[in-house]
Amino acid sequence: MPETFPPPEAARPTMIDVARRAGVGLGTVSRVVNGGHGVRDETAQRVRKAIDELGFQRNEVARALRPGKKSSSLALVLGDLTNPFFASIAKASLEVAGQSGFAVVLGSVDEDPEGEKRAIQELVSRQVAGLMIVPDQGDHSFLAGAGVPVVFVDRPATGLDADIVMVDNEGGGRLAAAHLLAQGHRRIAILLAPSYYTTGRRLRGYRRAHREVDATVDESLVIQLPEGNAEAAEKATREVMLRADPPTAIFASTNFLTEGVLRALRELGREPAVVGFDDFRLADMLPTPVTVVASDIAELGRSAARLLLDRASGADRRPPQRIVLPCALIQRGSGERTPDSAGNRKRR
Amino acid sequence: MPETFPPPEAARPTMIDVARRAGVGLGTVSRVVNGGHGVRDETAQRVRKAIDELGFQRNEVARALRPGKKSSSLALVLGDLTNPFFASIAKASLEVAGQSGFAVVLGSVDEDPEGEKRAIQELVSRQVAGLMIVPDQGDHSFLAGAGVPVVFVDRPATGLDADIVMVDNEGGGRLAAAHLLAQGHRRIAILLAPSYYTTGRRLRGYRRAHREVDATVDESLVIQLPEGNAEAAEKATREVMLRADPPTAIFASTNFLTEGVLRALRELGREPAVVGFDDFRLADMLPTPVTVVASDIAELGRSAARLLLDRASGADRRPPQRIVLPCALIQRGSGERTPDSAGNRKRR
DNA sequence: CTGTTAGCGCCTTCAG
DNA sequence: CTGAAGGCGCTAACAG
Repeated sequence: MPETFPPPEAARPTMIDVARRAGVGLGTVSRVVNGGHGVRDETAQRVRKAIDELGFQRNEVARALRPGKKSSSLALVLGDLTNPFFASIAKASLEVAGQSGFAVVLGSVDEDPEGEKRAIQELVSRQVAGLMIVPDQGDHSFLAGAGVPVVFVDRPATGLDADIVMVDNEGGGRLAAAHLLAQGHRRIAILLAPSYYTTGRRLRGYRRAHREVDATVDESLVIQLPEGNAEAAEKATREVMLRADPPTAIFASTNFLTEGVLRALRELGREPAVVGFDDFRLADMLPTPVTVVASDIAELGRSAARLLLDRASGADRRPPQRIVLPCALIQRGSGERTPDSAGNRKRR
Repeated sequence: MPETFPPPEAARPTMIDVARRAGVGLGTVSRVVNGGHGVRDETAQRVRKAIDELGFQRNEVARALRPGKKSSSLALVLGDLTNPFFASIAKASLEVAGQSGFAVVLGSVDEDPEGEKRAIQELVSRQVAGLMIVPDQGDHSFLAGAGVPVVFVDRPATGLDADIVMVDNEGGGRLAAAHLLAQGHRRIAILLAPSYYTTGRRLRGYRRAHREVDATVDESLVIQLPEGNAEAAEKATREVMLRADPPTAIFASTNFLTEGVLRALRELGREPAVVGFDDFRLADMLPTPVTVVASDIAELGRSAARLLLDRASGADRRPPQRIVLPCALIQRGSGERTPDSAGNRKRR
């Protein structure tokens, strides 16, 4: 067993080493490494041989030092990777970036509001070629002079007119509510995570659906949660279902909220109709499979990455784009319950 | 609306700009930026003022160019971020790295075996300070001379003696099987994802548990899946349950496999006991809550990041470490079914 | 076609 | 305590 670990840093060979070994100039090596145009075949051969023998790998950092020549990495700033929604975005954008030889740097974003700004600036200081940001609330105008293309994902940011890729929140909200209204529901609770942009649009869709069938919204059923997690939704659901006049249906405007709603309902032994926003794994395996309004989250990530890549390369010089992905209703059962079936079947 | 977008790259100010503006030398600015030791207070003040006014941010790329002075980013190489298991690792390591001012670069790893090597080398060429790798099968000896510390996560790699953080797979496998054996089960099927290291250890634990109670393993119940996804598990479950002598219990050695098993069982209307490896969201919300052997996945990621950070800084020079996290059984119902209750209750 | 040279932005001596 | 100078590995512009 070695006395010390790890072994002394094996100095990585540089282009100069390669040049010396191949008996050529530095520039020639550079040319070979970058496609090898304008180099005689025989020479290129020799250089490649030296590269192999030395195990040379181009130093991307030095390469990116040159101004304008941005590094070949994109940054992705998002909240909780543990949320499948964010994980899908990350995976999809990673794939697209990887295909173009770009790496993706993840900024660690805790919950604090300042954290995001700090993370973004750290990333910018790493000279990333572009930023994909799932913005938290807060102003993002500080990015205006950063000299780096930015694409917002899932929700726009204030203070900066940049590309944005998102889903049709209002349409989705309308879809969910309209579906419930069509089953005859007139008391539909909607649970909203706090102050997310998306939340407002989904609510707007919910209201529109009501208007479209001349139903009035009971404002006491529009529930603004203090937090966007399952626990908050669970608590709120318990409260609203125990009111004298409980809703006959619940629209949970977020995947985590849906989970909380289901927990509360199981505990209470109640079965109002439920529609969630965003699909989730095992939704179809629950005792009553869950009806959701879903969109192609992966496509969200892919579009964002593609757009950013085009911006970074300068291929795309159009004014800020706004890509909106459609939502679709997936009927599984929980959303098809009628008002009268929503009774109080206690389980135990 | 602007004619062209984005606006011409606002050139980011450099230290030289700051120096000029503050009327000091380059070195002084550098000193202020890096802690400001050995600079008169008044001068430092002036420099800081210039930094603010110009919105200067240190260029991390240039900083990392200096040899030895590794970049302040770690690389994380893993498979499918969509798998909550990997997502947890990513999130946790991200947090730890972030606390030390390190960013995390994700290498895009498709399924192909060569892809991982390519991704790793890309990352190395970006001069990351260290690598966290959840290795696929395949040899990793090419990393030996990379001159970068490596920590493997969840499973060791062949061809390289490096730090490894993993869970007690054998113990977990034993725990699961022992639990089922204790309920009186003697025909326990085990579903294994193909050729993962972890898989072999879990099987070993399963066998050990059998030995410990003098039970024999019916080798026809040791099922090697062609792929590690839910579909493969679903198919295999269907087949094994339709045999003349089906198992009375199933041990699914992976979270995705568990899902497939449950799908098949629901479809068949059968209810053998089921124990899964790795906990998963909503496991407690399924018709029969799912018993699992679980470990602290986030801690896996945290430990890996901490260890790597210490290696990168040179603070830790011990020989390669092997950190093993314990597994615990979480009883929820599916694993507590007895052999006789495992009948064929058809649902429809 | 190929070798040489001048920086990129920063850190680190080394003088002053 | 502060300014000036050299060099990290690479690319690009310029000679040969």
